[in-house]
Amino acid sequence: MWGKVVLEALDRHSVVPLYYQIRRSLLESVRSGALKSGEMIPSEEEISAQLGVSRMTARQAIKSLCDLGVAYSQRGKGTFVSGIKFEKNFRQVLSFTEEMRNRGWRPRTKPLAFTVANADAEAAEALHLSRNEKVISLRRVRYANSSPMGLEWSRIPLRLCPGMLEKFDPRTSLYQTLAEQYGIHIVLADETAEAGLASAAEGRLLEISKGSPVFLFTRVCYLHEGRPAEYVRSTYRADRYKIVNRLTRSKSEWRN
Amino acid sequence: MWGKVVLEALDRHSVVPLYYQIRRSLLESVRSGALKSGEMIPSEEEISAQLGVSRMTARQAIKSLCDLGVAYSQRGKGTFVSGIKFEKNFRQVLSFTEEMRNRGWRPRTKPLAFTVANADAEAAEALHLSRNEKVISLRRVRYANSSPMGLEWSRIPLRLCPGMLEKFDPRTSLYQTLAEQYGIHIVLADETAEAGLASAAEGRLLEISKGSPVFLFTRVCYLHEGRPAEYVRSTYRADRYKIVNRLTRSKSEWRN
DNA sequence: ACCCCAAACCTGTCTATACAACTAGTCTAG
DNA sequence: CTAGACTAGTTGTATAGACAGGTTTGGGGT
Repeated sequence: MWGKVVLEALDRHSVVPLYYQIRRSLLESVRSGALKSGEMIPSEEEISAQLGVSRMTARQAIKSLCDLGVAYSQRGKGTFVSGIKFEKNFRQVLSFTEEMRNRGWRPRTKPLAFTVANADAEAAEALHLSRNEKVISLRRVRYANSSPMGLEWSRIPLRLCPGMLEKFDPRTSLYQTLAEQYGIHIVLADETAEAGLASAAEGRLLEISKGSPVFLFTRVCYLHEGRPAEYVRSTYRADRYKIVNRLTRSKSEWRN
Repeated sequence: MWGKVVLEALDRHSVVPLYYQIRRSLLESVRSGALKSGEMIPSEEEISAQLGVSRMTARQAIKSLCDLGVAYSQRGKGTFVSGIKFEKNFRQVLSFTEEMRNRGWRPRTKPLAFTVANADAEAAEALHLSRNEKVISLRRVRYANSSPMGLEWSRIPLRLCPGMLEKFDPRTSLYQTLAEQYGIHIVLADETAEAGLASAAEGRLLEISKGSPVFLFTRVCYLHEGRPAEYVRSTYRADRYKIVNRLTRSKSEWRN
């Protein structure tokens, strides 16, 4: 009766929106292999008829698949499963803890210093603070499965998280504490990466020889309104770390 | 009569969709400073009344602004201009030529080798080719304002661009030729960056000493259906190059 | 002075419908 | 056999209206 794909029945009483249920069902079809790369997704009309929803609702589900990069639409032809596999969500701000867990490694942290201090020049500029404004300063060594990966130096305006010094255990996840204790949710970050050589002090902490290649990251994290919330400078072992990026070549410019 | 922002009148006979005209008008207000960071964009209802379009059309315009990252919506409150400045489109696949021109530098290229060859193991895997399939192999040194920036080694399946060896001048832009001569448009790339040290041979070509820090990039470029079209391995001077990234922390996971 | 509730306002979701524009294939007239 | 017209299928754009669910504000009662 229907085309190749049979969609899951909808739960009309659920709090989960219909378009989201449809999206989930389609994603499951892609994941399971029922819908393969390059194959056509059920058309808006077919989804609409099969599930008894309006075409606009079906359309919304399909649109969200395209936004994810899982599919692409061609006018007059249909919507097709993109050939690109998403092993993980690219270009996500992940805390070290989250990143290691995603890869199945056991994250560990050794705090070097955890204090309230005046903002240094770099941090003050990145966070739009005056020089005498207080920040939480946190220096840590990060380990994966007991071997050192990198050094991190975070600075967070004290104004955003009063009492942090007492409430936070510097061996645990910073982002989780910010979210749970202060309702601070980081949604965006600008990061620059440079390649450099380990200094003697860095080498000692990272258990590599001086002059070994390292990544130098500088990251500014923002809240949803664009307010800067964290400035991080970090040094990572190049033999244990690499940067993975997905780049798009968009036709949609946003000015003129 | 209306709120703070007066929108441009619509041209109902234009081929440009209404929602796109509205989007353009709102973007112009942001660009000109009429709408500042954190300020509220006219509500769907107001746009709808002011321009005489349906609410869904106004909504579509606002949605597209949010997709661009220029604004964010909050249920029950409104839609607000994001505080984040987009100096440039982040995370775009740019050719070396385009990238240098964007920064106001003069790109120059010295070809080292430009041949048809059997796919090497790395390229064959990345491009999903058999080992005996022919590829265009192109090695170049890239300069900005006469000083060397990096080495690139591109491989492209010959099947995609027959006659490339005769048609392409290896001192010019590869992507431009692919687009103009063959209608090949790269829309996506996966890139990994590692940090390493320059070998003696690399040092000679890049005019740095052996052991200097360098970036090692590996890039696979894809066409819109997900077919891989180019495999590039490149080495860039770390003192002249850094990676800039914008990361998001999305709440929309795409499996379960 | 304080608290609670209603009203106003906003975005999120959903329906039903219409027409435009594009694709791919079929049929027909020459 | 070919060029062109036609058709069925698909996405793109647009309208009008409805209700749900969240935020903010201000008024009224205690």
